[in-house]
Amino acid sequence: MPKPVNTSAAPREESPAAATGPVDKALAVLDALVQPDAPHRLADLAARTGLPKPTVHRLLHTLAEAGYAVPGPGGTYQAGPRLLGLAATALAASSELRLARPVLDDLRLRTGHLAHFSVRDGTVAVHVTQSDPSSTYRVPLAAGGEVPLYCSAVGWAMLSALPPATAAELLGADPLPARTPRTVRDPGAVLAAMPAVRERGYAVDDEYAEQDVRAIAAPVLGPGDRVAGAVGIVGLTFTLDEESVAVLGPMVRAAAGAVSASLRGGAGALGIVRGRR
Amino acid sequence: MPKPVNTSAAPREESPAAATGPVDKALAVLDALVQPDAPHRLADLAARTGLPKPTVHRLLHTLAEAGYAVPGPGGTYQAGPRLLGLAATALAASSELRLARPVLDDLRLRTGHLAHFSVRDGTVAVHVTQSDPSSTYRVPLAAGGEVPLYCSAVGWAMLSALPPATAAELLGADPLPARTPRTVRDPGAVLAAMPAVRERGYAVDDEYAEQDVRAIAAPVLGPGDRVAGAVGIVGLTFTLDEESVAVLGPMVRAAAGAVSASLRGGAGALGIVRGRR
DNA sequence: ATCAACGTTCCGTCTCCCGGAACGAATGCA
DNA sequence: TGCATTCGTTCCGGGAGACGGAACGTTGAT
Repeated sequence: MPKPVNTSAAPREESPAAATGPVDKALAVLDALVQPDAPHRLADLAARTGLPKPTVHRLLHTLAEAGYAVPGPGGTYQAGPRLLGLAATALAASSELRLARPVLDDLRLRTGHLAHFSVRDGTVAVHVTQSDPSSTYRVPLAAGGEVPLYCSAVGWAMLSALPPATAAELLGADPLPARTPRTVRDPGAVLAAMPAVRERGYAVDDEYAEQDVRAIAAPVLGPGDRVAGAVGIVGLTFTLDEESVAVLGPMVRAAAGAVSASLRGGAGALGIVRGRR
Repeated sequence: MPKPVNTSAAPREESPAAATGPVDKALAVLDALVQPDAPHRLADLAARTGLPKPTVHRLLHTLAEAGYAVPGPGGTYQAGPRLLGLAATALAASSELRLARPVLDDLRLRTGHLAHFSVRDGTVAVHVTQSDPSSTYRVPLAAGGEVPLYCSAVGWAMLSALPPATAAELLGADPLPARTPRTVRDPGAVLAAMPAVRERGYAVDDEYAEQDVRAIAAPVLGPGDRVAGAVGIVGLTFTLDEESVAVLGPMVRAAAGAVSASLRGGAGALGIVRGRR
């Protein structure tokens, strides 16, 4: 039996920074609403967000009135049509994603591995879109999932493209939690590996985050060398083996370079556009 | 003095129901943030949402602190990583979408036309996901886009599956705006067409919404005959011509039926699940 | 029959949301 | 180069409405 490792991310405990204003609380509820185990019950949403039950109830009412939540039978709630529309618009409108999509498909076809694009959110990488291979082996990576920067290929790729001071700040000074025996736990060691990553142009995650999973990633740079995200491929170690890394690495680097070039050339996100509108 | 009409061409007055609470306003800002013309300037967001400038500024600050917005150079803003993550999670978690995706791909391959899935949001249909053909002809349908129910195939499909009283309420009593010379403007006429749609199992939009565009759609029903959305194909009239409708219609109907069946059988969205997490 | 847990409503307190006015900076025009 | 807009941003006093503990009716399990 192939173990269905679907650990998209940690159970995602409620935000360490407690939501203070009504907007933050509403965002927390929205975040809980889109979790995969719909439909959601009020008590579960309250527990997940860490908010009092009446507060969640009132927020859900507001969200439902606006079409962002939909009440189901038995007092349950799930994502509403406006939320789905918002999501679809957001993913369709992002220039990074629009440009990355065809590149990911091409990369997936040429490598045979799952290709994905991730962006940085604080100290974690969020997987925003991906191109799934029709493989029989399930790779533990889901859209919307999160992985810490310090133990992922996309994380290392983005860290390598950031100013060293910023990277050091994101890594912190304390030893990092071990996810597998191979996890690099010393922030200094991660930083020390960055020059090599920069020189090669791609980063390799050798079972840092999960057993039997290897990944390769390269940074995507927008206008002004802003780090827009990272392109990567993920595979099980016996499929994505050590010898193939030397072949696949440059392909990933080239894919990320293609997205970067489109980002700069095509639609400059920088405020240099002079023309009207 | 030459009147400097440099404001956006379409005045496009905003929310019919003015945003009252802070949550509604924040949602309006989010909605404006994901529009395709990023990066957005504060004044544009204020104009689009109809909110005062300082209010938008404060909300953007809150959203930025939470990672849902990102300030760019020159005081611009765009969708932040949390928002992209939320969007990716929402689309990946929705059972309708997860089930519809492969069906849409299959439908697209077999018909050669753009296949899409839409849900109802009040009196409009929102296109949530789609499977694009590699056609040279651009069909005017974008993810996140909206079309009124009364003049679209997906709209008619969903109306046909709703209780007639509900459908009548959604259509209203007044004559509907004409989008093309062929638009059916009489709510009564639309209602009168529903029985035929129900019998055939699919609806046809014959240039009701846009010149030279034809569409076919069928309703998707969830547990308890709840209208979950509609599956449809869209094409230019000279590609998706009248003769092919009789052939393509049943294919669309079958595709929608497949999604409906999966929705009921696979993951019951009904609150019958008893098991503890 | 008993009990626990859930969704929902109520309401007094007081937080913090609100947006007009004002200011410095950047840009377009003459 | 100088002027006129328009932008993003900050300030602040008034008051709208968010807040959540307590309570209630109901449901499902024991």
